[in-house]
Amino acid sequence: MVDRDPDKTRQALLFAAFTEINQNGFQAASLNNILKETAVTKGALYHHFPSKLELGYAVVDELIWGNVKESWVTPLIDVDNIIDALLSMIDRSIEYRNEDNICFGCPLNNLAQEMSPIDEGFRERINHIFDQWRAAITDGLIEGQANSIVKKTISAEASAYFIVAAIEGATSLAKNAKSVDVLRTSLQGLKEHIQTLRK
Amino acid sequence: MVDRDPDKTRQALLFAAFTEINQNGFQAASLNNILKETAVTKGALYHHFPSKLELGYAVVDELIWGNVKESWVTPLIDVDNIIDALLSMIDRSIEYRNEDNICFGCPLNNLAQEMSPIDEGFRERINHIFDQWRAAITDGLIEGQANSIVKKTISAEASAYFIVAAIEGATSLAKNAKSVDVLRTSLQGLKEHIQTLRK
DNA sequence: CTATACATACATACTGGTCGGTATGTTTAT
DNA sequence: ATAAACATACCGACCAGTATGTATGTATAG
Repeated sequence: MVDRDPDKTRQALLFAAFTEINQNGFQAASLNNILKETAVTKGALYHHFPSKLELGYAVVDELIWGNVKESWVTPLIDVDNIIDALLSMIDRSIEYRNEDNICFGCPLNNLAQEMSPIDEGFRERINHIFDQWRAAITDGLIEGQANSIVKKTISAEASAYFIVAAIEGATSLAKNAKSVDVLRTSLQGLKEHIQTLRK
Repeated sequence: MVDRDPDKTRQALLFAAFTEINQNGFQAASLNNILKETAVTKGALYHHFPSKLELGYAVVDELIWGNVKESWVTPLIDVDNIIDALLSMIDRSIEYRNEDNICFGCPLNNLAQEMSPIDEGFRERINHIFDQWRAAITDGLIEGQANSIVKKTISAEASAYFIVAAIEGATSLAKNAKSVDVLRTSLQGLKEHIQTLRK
């Protein structure tokens, strides 16, 4: 980094930190590795972020939240049929995976598992993202009930919890098994469940 | 440890390592903390285990597998009605949780998330446990189909994948939310799904 | 000129792991 | 029976390496 473009430097650090964290976890993520990857010096890093912890927080607030929003929240906003939207969202998440990236799992869940018992700052930030995600599903289901697309007998909130849980669980299993097939098979049950919510 | 009881020393190390790992993850687990906790010296530890890695493997193979077997495998062996067995197994896992232990999540899933992309030894061991667990569910469902307790139209294997995924996902969400209610709500959908497998 | 952006060298704490040595127990030879 | 030989269990100081973080300096843009 010689170009003296602070915004670019910051973004480069964030992205490298995201990758390093996603591969090794936050605690084992090495600042030196991040610096090596970006060719940024330690002084520059500590100019942009006061500590490793704050760098991690920024990764969650900016990069991870951006990813979740794009993949799991925006696709559910203002859709005609929430059931179809959920199903195609799940299909896209399967199509996105291949044998090379399946092993990294869900960045949000990875960090959640590692850091939520240790650091309250991480936990709150991650929990907020889960809340937004789940709220998007809940709202969609409620609207679907109003539009006679979704059964009125089900609890939208409970269904949203279950859907998020099943997606995260399936991603976890597939990560551990290093298998897209495991992801597909695990999510098949979820898709069938979602079909039963249809009016 | 002055009592010169090698088996007791080994078990104490394993248990302390399990706790330390469950709270901090494997990489951040400190051998010195484990030694402090058990009052075992470093020499003694390295007498029993050749490396930190092998200590971690032993925790998985012995302690974690023991827990999973007791809570999730044995309860499904030789049962009259697999559907009822699954439902009460899930209920027990909810009852076991309280506001103090909910934040630790599932030890198996914790380790899986952290270590499976980094270390193949961990991944294989953890995957083996998941396999045993899933196999117990699959076998139960197949037997249930033979005994006309479970619908013959469903795929026992796919259902087993989905059930494990949903349980792990729900435990993860609850861990992050620090809430038994989140666990209960998330698993409610799973219980309803399991009911639909009944013939 | 001054604040911002970055560079370099260093401080400090902690990590897993090693190594020489000791204490206790068990086997074996006479 | 008993001394010698050996094995197991454990001790704790110490090592090299690495971690994050800091102190101080320089270059540059406005």
